[in-house]
Amino acid sequence: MPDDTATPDYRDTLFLPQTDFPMRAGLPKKEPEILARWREMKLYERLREDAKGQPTFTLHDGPPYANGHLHMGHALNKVLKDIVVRSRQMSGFDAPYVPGWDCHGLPIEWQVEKAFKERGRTKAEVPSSEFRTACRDYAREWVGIQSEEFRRLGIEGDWGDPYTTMAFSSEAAIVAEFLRFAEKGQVYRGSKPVMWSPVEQTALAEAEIEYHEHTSTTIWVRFGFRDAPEGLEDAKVVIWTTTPWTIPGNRAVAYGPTLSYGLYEVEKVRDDLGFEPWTKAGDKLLLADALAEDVREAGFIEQWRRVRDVPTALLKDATLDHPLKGFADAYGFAVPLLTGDHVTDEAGTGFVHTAPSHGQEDYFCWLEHGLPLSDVPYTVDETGTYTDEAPGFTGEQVFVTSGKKTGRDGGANKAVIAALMERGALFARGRLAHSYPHSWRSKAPVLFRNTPQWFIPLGAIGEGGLRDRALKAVTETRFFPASGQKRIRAMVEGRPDWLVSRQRAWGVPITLFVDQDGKPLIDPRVNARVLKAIRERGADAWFDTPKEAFLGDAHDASAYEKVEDILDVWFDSGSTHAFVLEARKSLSWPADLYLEGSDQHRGWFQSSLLESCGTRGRAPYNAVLTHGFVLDGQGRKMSKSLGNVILPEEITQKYGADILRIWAASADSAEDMRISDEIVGSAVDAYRKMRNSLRYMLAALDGYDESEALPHAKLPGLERYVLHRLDAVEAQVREAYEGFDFKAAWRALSDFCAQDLSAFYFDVRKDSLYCDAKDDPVRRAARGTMSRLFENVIRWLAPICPFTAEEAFLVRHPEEAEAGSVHLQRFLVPDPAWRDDELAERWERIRTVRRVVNGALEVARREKKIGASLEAAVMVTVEDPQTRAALGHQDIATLFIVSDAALSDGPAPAGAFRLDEAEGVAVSLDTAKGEKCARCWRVLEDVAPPSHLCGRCHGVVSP
RNA sequence: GGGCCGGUAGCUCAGGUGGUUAGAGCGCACGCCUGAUAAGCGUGAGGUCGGAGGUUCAAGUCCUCCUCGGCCCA
Repeated sequence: MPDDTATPDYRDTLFLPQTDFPMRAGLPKKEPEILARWREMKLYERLREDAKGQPTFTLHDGPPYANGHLHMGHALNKVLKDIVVRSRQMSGFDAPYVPGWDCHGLPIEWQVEKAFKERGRTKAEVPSSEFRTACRDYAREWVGIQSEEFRRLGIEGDWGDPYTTMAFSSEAAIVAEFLRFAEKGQVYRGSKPVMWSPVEQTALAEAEIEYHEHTSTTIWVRFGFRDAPEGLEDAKVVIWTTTPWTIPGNRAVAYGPTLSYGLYEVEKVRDDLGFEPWTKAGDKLLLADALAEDVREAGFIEQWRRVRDVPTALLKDATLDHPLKGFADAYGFAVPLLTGDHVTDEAGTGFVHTAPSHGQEDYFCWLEHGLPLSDVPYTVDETGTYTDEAPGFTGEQVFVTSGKKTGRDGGANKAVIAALMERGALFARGRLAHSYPHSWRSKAPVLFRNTPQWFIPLGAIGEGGLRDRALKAVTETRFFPASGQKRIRAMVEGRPDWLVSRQRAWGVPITLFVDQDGKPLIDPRVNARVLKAIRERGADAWFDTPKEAFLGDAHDASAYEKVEDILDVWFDSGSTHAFVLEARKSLSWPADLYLEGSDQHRGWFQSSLLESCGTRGRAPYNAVLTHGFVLDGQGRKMSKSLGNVILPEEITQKYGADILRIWAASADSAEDMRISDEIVGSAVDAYRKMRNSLRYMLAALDGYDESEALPHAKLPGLERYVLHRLDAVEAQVREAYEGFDFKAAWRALSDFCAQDLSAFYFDVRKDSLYCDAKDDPVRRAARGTMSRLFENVIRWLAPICPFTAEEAFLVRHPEEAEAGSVHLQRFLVPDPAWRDDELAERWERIRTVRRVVNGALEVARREKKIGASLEAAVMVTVEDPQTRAALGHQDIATLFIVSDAALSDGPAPAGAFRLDEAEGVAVSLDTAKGEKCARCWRVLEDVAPPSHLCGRCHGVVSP
């Protein structure tokens, strides 16, 4: 039934926003499509071409280890790198990115060994070349997997040609680097007790050690005097040790020069035990007084008496007999008593059994007393089995190294204890559960073992050596955050010589020939042959080639031994600058930036620093940026046992890589970063807000052509203000990207979109965009401004959200669909005319007044006077003439999104709404007079039937 | 135990050289709109600035100690 009074529907006469850019992103599905397109269009190559001739910015990728799936730490690191690279590229640099992998080393070797074992072959049964090939295959497989996982995160780089430390060219380059040290005489063979894992048969770095509870057999041993001080001829020195197997290696006993010692005579031992204690009445024992009571209990002594003080001065120059003296017709040497500051009276007996082959402190104590290194025996071999330098025990093992009992005590302790009993030297025995070093891979206990090892000397401070050069290089490097400099300096100052040898199979060989004195042969011709072979056949060439072939005619092969050790993997990665930065034309040396987690102060930053300072005299980087670790929502470390692990894959699958990247960009990456469902949720919310802002701009720009835009001078104040804001935010974003402060960039960007645009500009200009005539100057001004806004915002967003930025860019620019990309764009330089501080100051006043109006509207709503703000008419009283003038030139009803607004200089009507923050501003409110325009919904007095249109809308609908 | 770093609203962060009632965004609550709609707008509630001392007229901001957490080492 027709009805004259019915309001016509004018929806079709409006210019409603329209876009193909969906509100819901569907990133998990969309991102792989975008990735496929980038791959197909060879985006990385295009980026290189596009930036040809630009100044370069080289971020050198620290190689992750080619083993296992990515965790959040990997993701964070690579995302940050990607944001750096993309933002530098868009700032006008040629910023290549060559990803790399660290491929050698124990963890891979261990995995491969395990795989062989599962197929029933022990490592000893596998030829070493076959074993190394298996390691190579294993690493290659993980490089492939990790590569795909990184790419899924949107990391742009030269994925078709990454670097690996195991490429033949890399292995050759690493050898060449090492030989540079050797040729300068900067490599020496030392002998040192190192942490040694008998199970893996290798020396371990501190990083490869973890501490677990271990129950050790402890013994107290009596040493008789050989050269006794006056009056102590029949006394026994008692030591305590948790490692009985080190007794054959005993060469000294240390005492604390400042401790108080006494001589104790046993009067009565316990007879209620069912066995006889080893000590007997009449025994005279020398002990630290503070520990005497503990020793008495351990020896089951019921009663004794303290005979006398024993001043430590008395012990000087005294010698003891070895407790195994005469066993296997050996151990006849003198055992000196030595002073040692490491001796305390907190545990033990106050006398420390000193086996320089088996402990750092023992070793240094020995050397500090000027005793010869040649007297330090090699009592156990690489499997922890006694050699013939432990007479009477040869063949006994310290720990079981294979089978189910791996890590348990072998026969060594038992045999030594039996021998001590036989010699009458055992005083007591016990068991002790304590924290003991274990191998991080095999979880088996390790031991200290004296071994020949290769070192790069650091030199003392002030000596002009490698340490000094490295310290100087540190001062010449910029650190982000600045505290990194202090941190690495302290480490370089305090670190020992660089131990570069490993007794393993999977790595770059130490390509040295040593003569009988352990001196390496330095002959450039030999080295050239070695390098050629490795370049052609990889590291295998060193092991497979008979030494004669390398040594040539100039040297007698029988006089040299080929070193079979390999290099510490830190030397590999410390050399990447040489075989990546120097070797690739697209990259520059030194790097502009190294960017890694803060643990790399002791890792890659330092190995690269030492390597480069040793060979090139300076750091391989100009700047170092570090980030923190990824923790759970409560700031705890992620671990399987806590069940708080979040994987990058979970986030990309559920939400998308752009969400993960917002997380990485929006938190303070200089510090540790938390992640949890809630935190990821915030990133999702932030993303939605950003996406909707983009969507609104795209929708508002439906069918837009640049010819619509008005020149800046003709723009309304609002547009000029928004462009001023755009200029200000541009400065913030640019500065933030320059200083690697991504959270500041993200914040500036997202605050701008949320506050200036969505909540203010878009809201205000909605009316004009929808309702004004298509070519109305205000509408044209708004669309032109929208275009500026979009083009800037989309570029700022691109480094952080490469997928979404690309998606939106292509919706806006269908002409680029074939071969274009937002990532081939540069950041735009704002028109200098945009900046207008005076105008901005006026608009800040206007926005303050707008807040008061909003407050008044809210009051009216609560009173049910109005619903929509267009139902209101406001009277704004402003005392301050400047503010009033600012408002006077504007269409304030539009700005406040009300139907009518009047301005007055006061006084304000009673009951007008005020805000503390806006002094002298009062707003009183009434319902707007007139009828609601059926088209623009403003309530105006010129609206009338039958059209129910206001004058403006009437003009638009029927011109 | 040592070196370095950090602890500001539920979350993520701002808070040059110490100076009025500590800010933002998001989330939350409530309301409006229904022509950005699994969107948009508005209003509001949330903080003893890890804790305790101290310096100062005045401290989130400087000093000391403690505590919790992280990285690296011992």
